[in-house]
Amino acid sequence: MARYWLFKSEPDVFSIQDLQNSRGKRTSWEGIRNYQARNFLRDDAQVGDGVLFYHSNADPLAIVGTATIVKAGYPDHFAWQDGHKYFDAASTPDQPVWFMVDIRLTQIFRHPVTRSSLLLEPDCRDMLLLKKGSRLSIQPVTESEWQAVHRLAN
DNA sequence: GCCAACGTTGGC
DNA sequence: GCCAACGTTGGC
Repeated sequence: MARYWLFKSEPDVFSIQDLQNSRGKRTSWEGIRNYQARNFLRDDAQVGDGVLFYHSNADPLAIVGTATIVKAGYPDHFAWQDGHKYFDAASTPDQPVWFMVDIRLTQIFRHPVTRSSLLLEPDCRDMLLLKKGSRLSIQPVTESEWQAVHRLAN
């Protein structure tokens, strides 16, 4: 049973266009350094799960497309590369603290689903994304939210 | 650029 | 275990 997720990314750092330009339209999703998000990646994300790709700190703020999990949670090896921006001495190959997944682009929406349109969509009113102060960068999404976003994108 | 909300750290 | 201080996120 596939699940659905929402991944946030600042387009100045990594945009959905960057994903499209990646080899195989595929990338690893490293650098998640929040325990709740880590748990989702480590324990719950499975190959085949759908991902809503959200541009945060952007103009416009929007879900700009979708991706698919193509590799389930595995240790974030960037955490044990000394000097790397994602280095964390607490994480080791024997006892990894942080995890990542791989995703592949599914589609770039012709009509991005803006935050303001999500705020008007009844089926999306419970989305964590829309809660004030919500900073979780990996969020579970319900099937009805997933479908509502696709309706809005068409 | 501002600042509220949040998660983490560390002194006690 | 508490909580103030701090750094970061992210909408506005």
